[in-house]
Amino acid sequence: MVSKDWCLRMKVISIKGIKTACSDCSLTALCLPYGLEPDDIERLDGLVQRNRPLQRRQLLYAPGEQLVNLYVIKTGSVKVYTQSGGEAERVVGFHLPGEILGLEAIEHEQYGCFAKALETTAVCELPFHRLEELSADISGLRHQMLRLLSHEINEEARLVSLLNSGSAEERLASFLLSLSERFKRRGFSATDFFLSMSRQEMGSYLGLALETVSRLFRRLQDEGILQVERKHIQIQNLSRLQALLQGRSECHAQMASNVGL
Amino acid sequence: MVSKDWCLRMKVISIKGIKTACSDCSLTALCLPYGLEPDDIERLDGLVQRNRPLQRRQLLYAPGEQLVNLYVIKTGSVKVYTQSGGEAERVVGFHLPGEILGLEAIEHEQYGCFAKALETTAVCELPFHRLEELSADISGLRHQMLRLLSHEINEEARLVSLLNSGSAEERLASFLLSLSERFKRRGFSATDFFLSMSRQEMGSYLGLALETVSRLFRRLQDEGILQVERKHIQIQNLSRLQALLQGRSECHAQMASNVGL
DNA sequence: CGATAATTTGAATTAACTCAACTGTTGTGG
DNA sequence: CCACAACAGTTGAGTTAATTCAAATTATCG
Repeated sequence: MVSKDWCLRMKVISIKGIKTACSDCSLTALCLPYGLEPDDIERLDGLVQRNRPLQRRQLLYAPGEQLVNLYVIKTGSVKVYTQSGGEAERVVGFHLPGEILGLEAIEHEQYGCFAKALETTAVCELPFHRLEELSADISGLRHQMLRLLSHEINEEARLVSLLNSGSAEERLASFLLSLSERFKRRGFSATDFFLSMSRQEMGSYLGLALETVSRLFRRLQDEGILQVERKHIQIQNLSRLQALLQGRSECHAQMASNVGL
Repeated sequence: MVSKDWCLRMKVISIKGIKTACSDCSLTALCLPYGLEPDDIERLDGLVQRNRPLQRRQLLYAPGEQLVNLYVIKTGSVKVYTQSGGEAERVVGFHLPGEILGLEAIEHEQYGCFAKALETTAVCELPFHRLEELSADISGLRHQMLRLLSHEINEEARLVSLLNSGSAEERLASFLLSLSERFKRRGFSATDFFLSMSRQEMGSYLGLALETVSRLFRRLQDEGILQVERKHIQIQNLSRLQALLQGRSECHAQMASNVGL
């Protein structure tokens, strides 16, 4: 089946990528080393740990644990979520290769969410305190760290704006376009990709019932905008998908105009 | 009327507070100087600009403007919002004394939202680039900047979680409790305060129609939880208000247990 | 292969919205 | 300083988008 091909592809990439130094990593331009001098990248590289990949459903961290590392995803994907007292989990974000995890833990020096691998996932571990020490010497690193945190703030502000005034359709369209953009920047297809999360998880992230997500996929397919086969998504009409967002698009345009991050 | 008393009170505070140095400022523990050595606070103080207060409805910054300053509110309050192409504005946040504004601008070196004074408001201006320079020397300042950005991320994550799975009632309760907490930490009453924003603005922030906000105030008053008179709110039964949040409370508990920020 | 989990689809329900009318408040200019 | 216009808030009635509950279908995993 199609999803087997996909898993296979992922595995190949991750094996290839695990031990790559920052200087050789294809994600450098999206990641912490962005804008640093080669010498400084070398120093940064010196503190990066690269362990064996996480298996699907393995936790990267959990709430209450002491902040030790920030993590950058090399391959695979991770969901970040909260869960309190037997309640259903609430997904706060999905992270793709090149994206950094754990920034929310800086405030209280402990993680505030669960981070769980959605598939086999390789990460770089960045010991936070050593990173802070290193940033004393490297102004570019200081700046990039602030930029990354600021980026996270902007991403969440965009989500807030979407959640508090977007219809279900707008929310799903925005989500798919966000994924599309992010895949594209990482050199994958912007119009043909696999979702690593369930309908349930998408719904939780977008504030929708899983049934609503399912119905929306069906509707967008019937309208000829998407081709959906389970987790395999093909965007057949990108501009019509973008049109569903209407006045919200300026935000995307602004982001797209910036290469960094 | 009551609201005139309020305006008067605000004015007195702001006149008193405008020229206070960081070292003498009652907000120090909530603000950027938190955790810094007296000498370092002095150096930080040296780059802070304190101009005449903003009048109600005056803009602090607008989208597209070059990032120059971060701002800390001394007195008054500010709403941060986006607005695209004739559409209704979308409120992204409200800021009270001691809170920092403009962090979202770091990513692209330009502001991404409007920031507008909801009442007469005094702010400290922190030239961002000089702040970055200063942070090269002061490790505590570097750390505190990261903490502040991380705090913002956590606040927004909390809002996201609220918006995508909370009822209208939970949203309003959470909003009022958040205000209550913040007022309390600043030495104001936790149970008797004035809202500086309209029902419309609250609704926009919480993803609710203004009529819904109005009806909820009425309902919470009828239930004996609140006393509402226009913008004057008195919380008559704090624990019942908290109970409306149910499983969401652990988040508040965690925050309350931390003194800093 | 059988069991468990994920997804799809339908039908009924509902929380919140929109539209509309009315009231109270605030600010402004004559 | 008052009158009036513009604005902010309240309340009611009808509508609707998305939910919940239920059932059938299709994957996935041991």
